[in-house]
Amino acid sequence: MSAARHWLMKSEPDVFSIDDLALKGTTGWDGVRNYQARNFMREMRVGEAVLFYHSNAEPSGAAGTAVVVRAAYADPTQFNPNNDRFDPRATADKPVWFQVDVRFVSKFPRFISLEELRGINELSDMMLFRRSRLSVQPLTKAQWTAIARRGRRGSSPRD
DNA sequence: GCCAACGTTGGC
DNA sequence: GCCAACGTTGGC
Repeated sequence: MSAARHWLMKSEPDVFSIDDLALKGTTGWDGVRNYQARNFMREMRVGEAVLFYHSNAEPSGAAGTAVVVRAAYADPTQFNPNNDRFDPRATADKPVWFQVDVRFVSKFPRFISLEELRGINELSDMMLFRRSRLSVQPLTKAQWTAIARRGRRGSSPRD
């Protein structure tokens, strides 16, 4: 069995924010229609940690944390012709798109903007900066720790 | 299999 | 709202 991984998942706060997740508790991460993001979701295991990132926002940045509570299963929106994420190629036997369920864990007392994330040494290799359009991506444990520490406590590099 | 056209994401 | 980046589609 492999070690737990850490993940970053983007959501547009105008559509679904960390506050929405806090209210809802658990949500299905449906609607992903990018193969690389899908493949990362299929690698997720229950209990793995998620950094909830606000994209397309003012400002964009890290807003809180969540946890995977259900591993990948077929995204039902792909089967619904009335849904704008409908995919005519998908069948119940052979779904094309998958989702996981995540549960709210925390909202950061201090939001960490993308600008600030860019300035953090431990994050220099973060995929977010190179693959800006990928909405689901892995974080290293060191990256996770560097972000979560600041979100919880402030901007000091000391603990 | 190449690649131009097109559509979407997301920072600004 | 603009537009660069980049993933997808489809003609050939």
